[in-house]
Amino acid sequence: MKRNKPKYKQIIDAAVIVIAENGYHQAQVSKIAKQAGVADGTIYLYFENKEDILISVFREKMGMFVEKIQEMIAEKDSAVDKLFVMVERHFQILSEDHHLAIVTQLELRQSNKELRHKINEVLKDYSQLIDEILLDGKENNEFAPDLDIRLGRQMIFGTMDETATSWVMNEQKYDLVSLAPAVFKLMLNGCGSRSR
Amino acid sequence: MKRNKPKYKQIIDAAVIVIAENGYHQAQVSKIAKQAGVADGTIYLYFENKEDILISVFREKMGMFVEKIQEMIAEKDSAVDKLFVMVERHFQILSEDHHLAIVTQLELRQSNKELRHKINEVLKDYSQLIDEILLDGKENNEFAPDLDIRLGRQMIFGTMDETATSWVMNEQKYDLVSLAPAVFKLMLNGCGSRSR
Amino acid sequence: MKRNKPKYKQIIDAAVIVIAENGYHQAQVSKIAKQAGVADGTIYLYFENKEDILISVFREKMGMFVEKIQEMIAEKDSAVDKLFVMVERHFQILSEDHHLAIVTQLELRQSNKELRHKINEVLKDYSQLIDEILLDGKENNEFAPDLDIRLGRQMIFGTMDETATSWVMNEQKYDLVSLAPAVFKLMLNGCGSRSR
Amino acid sequence: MKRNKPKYKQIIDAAVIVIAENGYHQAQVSKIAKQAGVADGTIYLYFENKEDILISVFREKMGMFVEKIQEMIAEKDSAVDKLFVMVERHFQILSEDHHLAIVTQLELRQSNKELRHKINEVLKDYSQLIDEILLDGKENNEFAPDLDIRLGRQMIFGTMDETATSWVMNEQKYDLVSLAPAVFKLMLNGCGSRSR
DNA sequence: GATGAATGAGTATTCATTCAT
DNA sequence: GATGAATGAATACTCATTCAT
Repeated sequence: MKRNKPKYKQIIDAAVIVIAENGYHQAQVSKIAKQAGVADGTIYLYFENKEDILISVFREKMGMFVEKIQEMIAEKDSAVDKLFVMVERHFQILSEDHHLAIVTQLELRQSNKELRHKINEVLKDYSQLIDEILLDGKENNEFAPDLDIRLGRQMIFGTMDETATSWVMNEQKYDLVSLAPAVFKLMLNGCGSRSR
Repeated sequence: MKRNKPKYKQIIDAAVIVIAENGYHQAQVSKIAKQAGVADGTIYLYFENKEDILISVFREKMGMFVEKIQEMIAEKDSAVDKLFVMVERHFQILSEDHHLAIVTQLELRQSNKELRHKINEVLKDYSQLIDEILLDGKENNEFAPDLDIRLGRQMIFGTMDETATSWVMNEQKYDLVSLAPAVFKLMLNGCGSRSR
Repeated sequence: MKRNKPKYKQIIDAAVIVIAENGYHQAQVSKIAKQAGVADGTIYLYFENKEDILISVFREKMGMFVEKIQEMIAEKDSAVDKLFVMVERHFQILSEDHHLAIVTQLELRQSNKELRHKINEVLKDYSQLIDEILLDGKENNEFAPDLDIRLGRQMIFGTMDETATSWVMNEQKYDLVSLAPAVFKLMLNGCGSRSR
Repeated sequence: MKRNKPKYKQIIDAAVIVIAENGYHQAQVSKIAKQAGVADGTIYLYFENKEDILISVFREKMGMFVEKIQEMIAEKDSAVDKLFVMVERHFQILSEDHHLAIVTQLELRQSNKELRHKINEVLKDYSQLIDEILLDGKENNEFAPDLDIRLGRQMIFGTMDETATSWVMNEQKYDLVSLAPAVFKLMLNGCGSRSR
């Protein structure tokens, strides 16, 4: 299995650095190879083509993302606690790897539709995680009984994503993790109490 | 002023069609020129370069966006009503122009960081609109007194954007406008009532 | 019609020179462009791709070949005279353009099967010319009544081709045209008179 | 001597199969190694480089060619009989090995000038064989006394070669061997009796 | 103002060959 | 002898932009 060989991960990590530092469109294969300390041709022993490198970056890193968050969540009992942990971990992981934050929030979005569809496949695991929390919360009466799961997930994901992207576009000038409680509160209670 | 000449708008509209139908990376200047019924060189009498076309597409269309929404909002008194109208109009405008929806939600996101920063400039008008509603609502005690304006705006924008993008990626199969009330409710009340 | 524009012929002629002087596999598009005095991109305004250049070289030059020979033949009455003129002209045209001789006899043969099939299409005109002479000669009792047209054509073409190729591979050291009468005699009478 | 070791012949035979089935330009060393059941590197224990494989293919196979024909010819007394046997055997050997026919008539011709010169070296043995028959025939008054040996050889070889190549390009649809008598007759008597 | 022919910089990928094991 | 992972040079083609007419 190629994915377990050291050079596979070496190239993935090199790709994250090169994309973060040069931008998506200036991340030539030869630059990635140089950063990884291998020959250009070696790349193609581990990846089909350039797109395969990019989708693999996303798969590996986002996989780790979901995995880490799943572990943390498992320890919590209530859906509300799980949701908070998710937001906090999400922000924390991005905060801990500035390169990764740039790559996932800005650079990989420049990929074409085809690649974006593949990225969406990877994101489905994350979506499921959110959906499970929401379902859980509805059953426990932690969340509103008429909560639309899909819309709820889009609100949660959209809010986290927009918050993270703004933070990256502002050059990560402020502390993202410390925003977690307020963001969480918005997800739980919205802007105000008056309903329609 | 070039922006008022007929060929200017002609080229903008051609760009929207070409990008929607061919995708961002297959939207060559020559294709846009052909669609607009002008020669390649003519494009450069009205636009600095290709990026200028794209940013102009966004500016013109999003300008119209903000303008229309502003008009509708002005008629409403409460911040809550304004917010609802905003969400509904946002979804309605995208629903009414499928090409525009594809271009703004999917294709223009593939642009590079520099162009995205310029797009963000254009979006500032929209951000201000949201901020005004939120400030208004805080003063009127319609929204929570400790509401963080920036985060609130990111929640609102992120939720609308994610909802709209999902709809486009699902090939606009369902009715987006009818989701407005539920999305609005999420913004106002979140997923549930239990606070931390 | 692009084939009538001056740059079209300019590029064709440049290709012949570059291929003859550098060999088929060292005839890069950029070299042909430089030789033709145009930019690399200009090539693609007149030709689909590299293969299109090569097939066009063959089509244009071989077309001229067949045309010239047809003119000369038309003036002759007997099939035997026509055959002699054909051999002589064939050798003469190659002798007059050393570059062309190298390209058609050696370099273009290195092309892949697909291109070679297209080249064969071009050669069909030449085959027809030979077939007409042979049919003519059979009817006039100039040639053997049991002559197989296809085999006769292959003998004539194979002999001319092998003779010309040998001459090119020997660096055109001797006079090809002066071999025409002897080659012609071989075609007409073979090696000797004793039949089986 | 490496040529006598089993893997040497194993690789040669693998090369013929791979070239015939994939074409000259798709016959990578790694494919030949796989077909031969050895590692890529092993190839280089038996051959200098890829060109050496190809020239060896030609040398081995064409050597067998000349050898077989020489044996058959030795049994005949007259030059005319020898010539006929040569044509018939030539066609028969190609007919019996379709892969070899494709490789020698089509694929190996795509090699570059340098390799073709080396192939010509190999063909010299064949040329000598033909020359001996022709000289023999002139001395015995079987052939015309003014027969030019070189041209005669080119006519004979060119005719056989063109006939064989046409047969291969027509996907070996008809029986090549049965053409031998008519081809032979053309070599001996040409198209007709009228001389110049 | 309008045209469109011409420009030329920039890059993913293949595959013969090597050499440490 | 045998292996096969690693190497790295080499090249066709696109398309935003210009400028002579």
